[in-house]
Amino acid sequence: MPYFEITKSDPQSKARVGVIHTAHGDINTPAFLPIGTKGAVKSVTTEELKFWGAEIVLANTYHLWQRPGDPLIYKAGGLHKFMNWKGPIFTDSGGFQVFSLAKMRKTMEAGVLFQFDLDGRTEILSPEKSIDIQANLGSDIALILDDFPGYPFEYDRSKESIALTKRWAERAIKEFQKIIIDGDPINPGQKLWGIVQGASFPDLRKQSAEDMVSLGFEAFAVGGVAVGEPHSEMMKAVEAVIPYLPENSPKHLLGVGTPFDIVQGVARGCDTFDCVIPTREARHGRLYISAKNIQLPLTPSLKKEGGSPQLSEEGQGKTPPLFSKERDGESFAEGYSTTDIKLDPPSPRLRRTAPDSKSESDDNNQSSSIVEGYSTIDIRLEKYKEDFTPVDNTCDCYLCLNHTKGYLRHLFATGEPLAIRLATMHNLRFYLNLMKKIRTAIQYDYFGDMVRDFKNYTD
RNA sequence: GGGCGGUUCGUAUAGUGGCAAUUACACCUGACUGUAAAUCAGGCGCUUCACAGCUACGCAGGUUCGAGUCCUGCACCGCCCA
Repeated sequence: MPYFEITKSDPQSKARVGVIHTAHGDINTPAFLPIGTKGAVKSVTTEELKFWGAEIVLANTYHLWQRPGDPLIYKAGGLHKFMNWKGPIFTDSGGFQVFSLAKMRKTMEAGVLFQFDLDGRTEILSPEKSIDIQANLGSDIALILDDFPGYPFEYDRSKESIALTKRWAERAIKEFQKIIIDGDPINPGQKLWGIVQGASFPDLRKQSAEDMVSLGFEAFAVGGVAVGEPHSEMMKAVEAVIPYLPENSPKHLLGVGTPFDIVQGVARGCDTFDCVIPTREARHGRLYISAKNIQLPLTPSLKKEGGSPQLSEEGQGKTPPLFSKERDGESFAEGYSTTDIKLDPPSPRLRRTAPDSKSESDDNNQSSSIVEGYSTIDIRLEKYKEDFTPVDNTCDCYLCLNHTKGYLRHLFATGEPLAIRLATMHNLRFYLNLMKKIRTAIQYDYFGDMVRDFKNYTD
C-alpha cells in the first residue's frame, strides 16, 4: 500500500482528496491538525478531539524535550500512550522555536543553542538530537530540524537558510536511519518528512524543493510561511514549491492558517495544515462562524419586528425554538450527551447543497450568494450579554447545541475555565468541519465554486 | 445634641499647593498563522489634526501667581458617645 493515495483530484485546481496511511491509522486529506504542543490540545481531551473529527494531532519536540523530557515519554511507552491518543501524531522538530524564541537562542552549524525558559540551562538542539527526541516520542510523522528567517524576507538570509536546512537534513536522515531502520525504535512506522524553505523567492523555493527530493524524502512540509507575511506572499511561496515536489507526495503547509489561507492552500496542492489559530483565538474570545449562519433567519430576540418575509410566512410570528429538532435530532430541553450523537457529522444542513440543486432552492433568499465563507465574533463584547441565540446556527458542536452567546460571554466575563473549553471545541469543530466541506467539495467537483465564494465576511 | 471619618472620570480607589489627576475592575478598539499566548497592545471628561481649547475632584464662598489638595459655611453618607 502506498504511503499516500490520491482518491480524487479537482479538475479546476491542484486540490485533491487522499489518504495518508500511518502506523496509527489513516488521515483523510485535506486535513487539519489541531496543535497540542505539550502533549495536549489546550483544554480538551483526546476523546473530544476524536469525536469532533480530528484524525491527527501535532506535538512539539522542543517543549516535550524540555519538559517532561523525551526519556520519560519513552518510559511511558511513547507519546501515544502517554497522552492517550491512538491516532497519528505529527511532531514539529523544534525548527519553529528557532524562529519564535529568537531572543534566547543562537543558530550554529552544529544546531541551535537554546537557553531553556524553564530553568535557564542551555542545550544544543542539533538535527540528530531532534531526531532522537522524536524517535523517543514515537510520532508517526517527524520533521527534520530546519532553519528559517522571519519576516520580512531577505534573499541572502533565505539562501543561507535553505543551504543550512539541506545540510541539517542530510544529518537528520543519517540519524533517522540509524534509529528507525537499524535500531529498535518505539514506533518503527515513523516517517521523516523534509521541509522546503526559501521565503517567497521562487528560485530558492525551487532549489530547496529539489534538495529535499534529491535527499529521498517521500513527503514534504512547506515551511517559512505564516510568519507575518501577507497572504499573497504566502501563496507565492506555495506556488513556487508545489511544481517541484512529486505530485503523489503528501504536502504539509506548516503553521497555516486562517480558513481562507487553508482553502487557498488546498487549491494550490497542499494536503495538510496545522495552526494555533482555532485554539488560541478561542481562548481569546474570538469564535469562527459560518457565513451561512448570517443569512439564516435570526431569532426574534435579535431581530424583533419586520424580520425577513420568509420568516413571517413560515413562522406566523411564532418564536422558533432555539434548538430545533431538525438541527440534530436532539432538542435543548431533552438534554445532550456526546454519546447520543452519531460520530459522523455533519448534518445535511451543514453540507453545501449539491451544485446542480443549489440556486433554485435558494433563489428567494436575498443573500443566497453567500454559500461559503466565514466571519468571526468577539464573544466578550457587551452586545452579546443578552443574546440568547447560539453562536452559530449551522454548527453542531457542543457549545452551539447547548448554550447561548449570552451564557458563553458570561463564562468569559467571570473567568470560568469552561469558557475556553467551549470556545475551543467550537473553533476546532469549525475547522474540522471546514476540512470535511473541502473534501466533499473536491469529491463532488464543486471545489472551484467553493474557492470562489469562500471569504472572510467579518464586518 | 456631641465627636470623628468620608464625598475624585460607570464602580471601587490613589492623590495634602503646579493635576486633566493614580490604580483595579468594567467598557471600547486592535492584534493573534509549525503556541514562552486562558495572552498582548491601545483607548476610556468634551471639542479636536493637535505638544490647542474648554469643562472638571459634593455645593457656595475665601486664601493664593496657582486649590482635588489650605480656610469658612452648607448638604449628604458612615461610625462612635449621649
